[in-house]
Amino acid sequence: MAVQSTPGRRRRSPIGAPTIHDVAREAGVAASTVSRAFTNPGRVSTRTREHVLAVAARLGYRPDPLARALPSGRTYTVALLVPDITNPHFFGLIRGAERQADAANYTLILADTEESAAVETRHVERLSRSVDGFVLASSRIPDAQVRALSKGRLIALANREVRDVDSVVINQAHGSRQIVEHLASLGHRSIVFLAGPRASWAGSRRWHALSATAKQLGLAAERLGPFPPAMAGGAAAADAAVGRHATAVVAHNDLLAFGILRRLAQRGLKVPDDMSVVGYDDVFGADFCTPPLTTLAGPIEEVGRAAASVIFRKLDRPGVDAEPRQFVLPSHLVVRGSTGPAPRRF
Amino acid sequence: MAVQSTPGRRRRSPIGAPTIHDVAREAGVAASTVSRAFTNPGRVSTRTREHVLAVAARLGYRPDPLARALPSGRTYTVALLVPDITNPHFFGLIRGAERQADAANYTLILADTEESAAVETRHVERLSRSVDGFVLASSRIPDAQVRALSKGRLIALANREVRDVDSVVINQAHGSRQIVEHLASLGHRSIVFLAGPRASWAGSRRWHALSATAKQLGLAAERLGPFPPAMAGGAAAADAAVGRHATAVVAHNDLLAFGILRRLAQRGLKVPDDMSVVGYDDVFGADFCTPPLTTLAGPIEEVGRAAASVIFRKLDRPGVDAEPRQFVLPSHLVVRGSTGPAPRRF
DNA sequence: TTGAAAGCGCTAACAG
DNA sequence: CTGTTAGCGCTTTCAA
Repeated sequence: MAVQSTPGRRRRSPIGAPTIHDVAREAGVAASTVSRAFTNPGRVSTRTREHVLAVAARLGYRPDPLARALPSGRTYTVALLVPDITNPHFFGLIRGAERQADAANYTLILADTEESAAVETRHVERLSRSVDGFVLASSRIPDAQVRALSKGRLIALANREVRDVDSVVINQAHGSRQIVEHLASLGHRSIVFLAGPRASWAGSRRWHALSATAKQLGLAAERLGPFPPAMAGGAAAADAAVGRHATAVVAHNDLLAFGILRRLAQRGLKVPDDMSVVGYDDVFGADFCTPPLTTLAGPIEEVGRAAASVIFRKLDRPGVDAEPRQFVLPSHLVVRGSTGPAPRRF
Repeated sequence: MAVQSTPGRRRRSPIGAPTIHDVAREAGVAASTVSRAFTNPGRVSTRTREHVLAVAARLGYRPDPLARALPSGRTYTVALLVPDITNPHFFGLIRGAERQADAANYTLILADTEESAAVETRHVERLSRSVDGFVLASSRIPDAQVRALSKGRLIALANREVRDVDSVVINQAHGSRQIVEHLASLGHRSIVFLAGPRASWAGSRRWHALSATAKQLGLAAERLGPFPPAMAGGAAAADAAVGRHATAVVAHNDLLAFGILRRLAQRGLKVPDDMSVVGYDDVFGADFCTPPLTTLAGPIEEVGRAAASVIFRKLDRPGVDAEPRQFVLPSHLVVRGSTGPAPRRF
């Protein structure tokens, strides 16, 4: 009669952890009561609940998240996908998401998509059953496909905007405008944008705002690339810029800018005397490279935190805030030593 | 009679994904046969298997990892715990573990332990039921407790050795010896070690080897600290070193070294003319800070990969390789601009 | 080789 | 307020 947990079958997990049935038997109540004591404390008498909890504590019972997830479909896990784990730009984002997850009692799964939309999609599909939602950082997946994936899935975008999908981004337009104004005020008459991946939403936003502002201020603007958004891409990018006799270059991101600085130094060109260099992201290292990098900074940890929050909020009170929201966080230009007056060349 | 998947209960996951029963009904076989077709192909006739697989593909059936995990206890997930996600030292390690997990078809969970043994332990306990094993990177948990945790759990250590527990480390002793020899050959008569967290195994190994080699070579060696192993710790560390009239300092890690370089520059001291500085890890930035940092490099991505592999191997063929193994990977000194001849001070 | 049935640990109607 | 009873989707004996 007693709901004995029949052996004859291996127990899961570290050496026979006690189950809800063990607690029930020991406490002299039904298993469902134990369950309720944990998940629905209001629906159990105070006495019983305390008794059950005490017994559970004595036995060292801990609910199995897997078993809990099976009937409900809720895993209390979210996945964070980033294009390149080793790009310091994502460190802050990862940490922000991680902290938020921790605070909300969720577990974070991290995956590297290697700058590939296909890998990213594969991960989303593979993980769909195991997580409650996704944060896609700097997703490389085309708009329509992102929208498709977000049907029937909880997806929040970081560093990317797609209609009808929740997102958190740093204001690229405003920041890019600041960059051009800064360069213009230093007397530069033209800028060269050294582009990153074609699929980068931030990249195309940057170029868009850069060229628009340049036109407005009467500067010439040219885009070269694409270049890999990593230090290794810097050599080709720098050489291309030198070939165009650029006096000021704006790199897709700081990593590329670092590579550019290195290449220019190798070629004996002085920054900023011969050429000014600007980056995006203000990553680790931007303040101690040579010369320190002028770059567009933004609250990247906040981006991670906010994007994760969107997911948790929707999960924890469904219905409320159903409308997709697009958050735009402010950016600001950090002027350091890599930009200076335009050389009098002509 | 047909094993209809009764509604009246919400289906889990994105809009009613097909289950094993749907496939079974459609294929005219039992659910168990479908299961076998996927997990035990040898125990089903080729004909049936192919038929089942075809039907499954047509229906878009994908096994639910959660449901699969419940009976078996195998989640195909491992957790990686690091003390500080934003320390670039761990980037390579994370990537290595991630890649290995991906290749072995495991999912990686990442958690930040904030340099705290308590947080680390909490994470291990909280995640125990949801993962098949753990990689603890630079664990701050005391030896005895690590051994205790590893009972009944699969744990591999990275950057840390504990008796009876699998581990992968970079050779600290050899590397530290190289550092002292390098410094001695430059004419330094004494070294100051600027220590990191007391709980850091690598840190104590470093100091141990450093001081031993110093004694051997007739150099004085002194240890100051602890300092936080981040750039922010550098100011105090640098000041302490200056107070001791050090000509050569060895920092707990590169992050601390970066902070020291910055502080020394602020104080108007020249590196390496007034003081030589050495770091550990060869992290991102070490080659482009000012001056570029002399540091002990190691195959950190390999550490992550190997530590993860230990787990996967034990999981995938239990019994084999049951004995704990300690891997020691080679390190090598990268000499850059931050070390130079000892100043003739006295 | 295949099917039926039991059950992993937990939650959630449904009675009482 | 609490116990009984079905499952969640899958795996795995046990028979046939």
